[in-house]
Amino acid sequence: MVVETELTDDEVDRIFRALADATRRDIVRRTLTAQPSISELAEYYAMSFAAVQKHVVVLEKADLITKRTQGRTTLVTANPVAIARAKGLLDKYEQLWHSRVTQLDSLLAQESP
Amino acid sequence: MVVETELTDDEVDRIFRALADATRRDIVRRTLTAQPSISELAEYYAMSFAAVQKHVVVLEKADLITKRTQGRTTLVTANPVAIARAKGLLDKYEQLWHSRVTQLDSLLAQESP
DNA sequence: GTAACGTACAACCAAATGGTTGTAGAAACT
DNA sequence: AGTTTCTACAACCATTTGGTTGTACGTTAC
Repeated sequence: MVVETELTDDEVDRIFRALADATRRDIVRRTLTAQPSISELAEYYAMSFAAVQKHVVVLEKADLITKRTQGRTTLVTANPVAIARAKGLLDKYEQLWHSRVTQLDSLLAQESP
Repeated sequence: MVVETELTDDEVDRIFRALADATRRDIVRRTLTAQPSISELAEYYAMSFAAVQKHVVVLEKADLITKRTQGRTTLVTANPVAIARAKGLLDKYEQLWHSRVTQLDSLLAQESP
């Protein structure tokens, strides 16, 4: 079963933009298998807490992660559905490419009947 | 068979960054099924030739397309291998997420022997 | 109650991005 | 030869990005 992708250009922009940064990709990775708080995440990176928090905001606006406030902490969880959607987009491209090959095939078939 | 992905952070940055723009995604789409010249591509978009040319440069540096000079024109072809690599990265994330689920499963299994 | 912790957010700054126009050169057409 | 076409690239500009520090506020711990 294929994941339904009804994404606007802006949404796709935000998803790929969010993934175009190594720190943010690492945050996605970590939050796929755990639910760290923002300050826990910040310990891993050589930058300020505020910088990490801004990365989390970018990921949240791309819907790649969701935040859940737990007392005074904010737990971060990756959203695999958004990842699957991004993959679905790339799948469309690959299918397009395969269609080119089949078009070429049928063209060759026409040329040598 | 899985596509081998030995990509540096910078390379991944460039790939996702290149895909984070609707015009560039459209160029990729078009060059998957055809090999237009840059000026042909430029006709589709409400921007200058130079702007389109710069988009092509961004895609080329991400290895998402390759240029081939044909006389005085430059033909643009998408590189589906790079697309497959990007998909491979997202696949890794999904696998990571699935591993979390199985970890949780085994944890539950431990708790209720 | 007070101190410490975790988060949010504003203001600021340097660098990158996405667009523009202009110039120059190679290839093709007459 | 001269003109047109296509491409490359520089210079410039406004906006966005990715980082910083500082401040404020709710929650937890003593």
